[in-house]
Amino acid sequence: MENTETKDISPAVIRRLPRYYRYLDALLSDGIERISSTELSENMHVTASQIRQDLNQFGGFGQQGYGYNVEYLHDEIAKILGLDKGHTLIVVGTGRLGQALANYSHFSKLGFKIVGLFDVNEKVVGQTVNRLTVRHIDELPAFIESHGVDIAALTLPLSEAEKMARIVADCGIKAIWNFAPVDLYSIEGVTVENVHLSESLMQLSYNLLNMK
Amino acid sequence: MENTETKDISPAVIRRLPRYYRYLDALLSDGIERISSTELSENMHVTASQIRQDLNQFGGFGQQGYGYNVEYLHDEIAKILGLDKGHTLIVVGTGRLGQALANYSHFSKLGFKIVGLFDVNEKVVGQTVNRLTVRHIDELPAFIESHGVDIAALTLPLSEAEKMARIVADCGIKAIWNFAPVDLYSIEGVTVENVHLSESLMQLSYNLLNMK
DNA sequence: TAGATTGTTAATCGATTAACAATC
DNA sequence: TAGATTGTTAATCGATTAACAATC
Repeated sequence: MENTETKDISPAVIRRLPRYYRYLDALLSDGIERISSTELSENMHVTASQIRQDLNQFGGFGQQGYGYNVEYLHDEIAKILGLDKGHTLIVVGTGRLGQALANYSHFSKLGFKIVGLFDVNEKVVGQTVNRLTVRHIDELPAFIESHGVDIAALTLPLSEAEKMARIVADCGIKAIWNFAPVDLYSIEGVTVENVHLSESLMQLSYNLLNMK
Repeated sequence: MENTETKDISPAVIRRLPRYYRYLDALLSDGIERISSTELSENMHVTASQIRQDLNQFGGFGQQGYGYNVEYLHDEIAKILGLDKGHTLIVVGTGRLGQALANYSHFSKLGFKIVGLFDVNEKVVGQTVNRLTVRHIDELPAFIESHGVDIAALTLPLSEAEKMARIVADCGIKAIWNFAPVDLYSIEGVTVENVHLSESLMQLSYNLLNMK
């Protein structure tokens, strides 16, 4: 019923939206009211043409002769990305990476709220991280039902990720943020976003080897 | 003087190499000796044509009528990515994310060795994480010189990342793995790879909102 | 009104896929 | 040899850039 304007947007454009949002957020913090595509392009190291082309996929956010109002554009992109929904998040796997996420204040500024931490390890269950008590994974179904959780971050070893993905999916989670080095296909009705740290590091290794 | 064959490779191909490597690594662990582009394409959810096209940018790794030898292809991609170099790594910022990296055993399997941890916080300096003692940032120049460090992972708050990037660059680091939500341009002669966790989360939020 | 800058079309460029000849 | 599957060219598709008319 909403986002009717958001159809047939190319994946390449969508991938760039979060980055636009980050730059606009910084401009807003600096108290900058308006910006032209040319100025923004110099900041972001992309072409002004691409910026105008990208933003126009979602409607005319700018004004000829003026440019873009930073706050307006910022808020519109937030809506497109769904940041205004105030998504709730649980972290499954409370190792150091899970704890890092639980402590990362940046996410709440983007409208994400971490509401629960889970683990299978009895030693970890009951501990407190950033004012949240780590719960046992068995409590997950009841918790998700009572709290209406949107997203599950899986910070688990490779060997457990696939199984746990299926469990949270069965509990009704619709989005998985996966940190294990595996691609989680074949989970019906769930959208998965992967953070493959080792692939990023390999990329860096390649670039290091092939520097000018 | 080396990698003379690796010229004019498209960025799109290079971005996919680490993923090929991950799948081949899994096949190798499963004791699979040979694989065809068609089988691999079914595993990876890409087209067989793309796999053949991609791999051929680096030379003919396969054999008609047979397919690809998993171990050979695995090792060749490792070389292309520079994983055979045994890169050394330091972690700057020993918060929970930095500690998570220091404990992540996966990296050593890919030929990366974490040789040092650094922090500015006197409370953290002197602590031990995964058998490494956290050093003060002032020791960085001497450490890099004596150990010949290749990569610096920056797990720092936004406010400190830019300054620290410049410091490690001045110490002779040639590659930065950046975890702060900022793009580090303008550091001459250094290659930067960003892990923008919040952009990944925003992407997930978009996908959640626009699911079929 | 004149100047600036967007919105948008058209042109270019790059990346993916299809097809098949080469060859193991 | 026959069958399988690569390597590689050509065709298609998608994404980026250039250009400029529309308009604030």
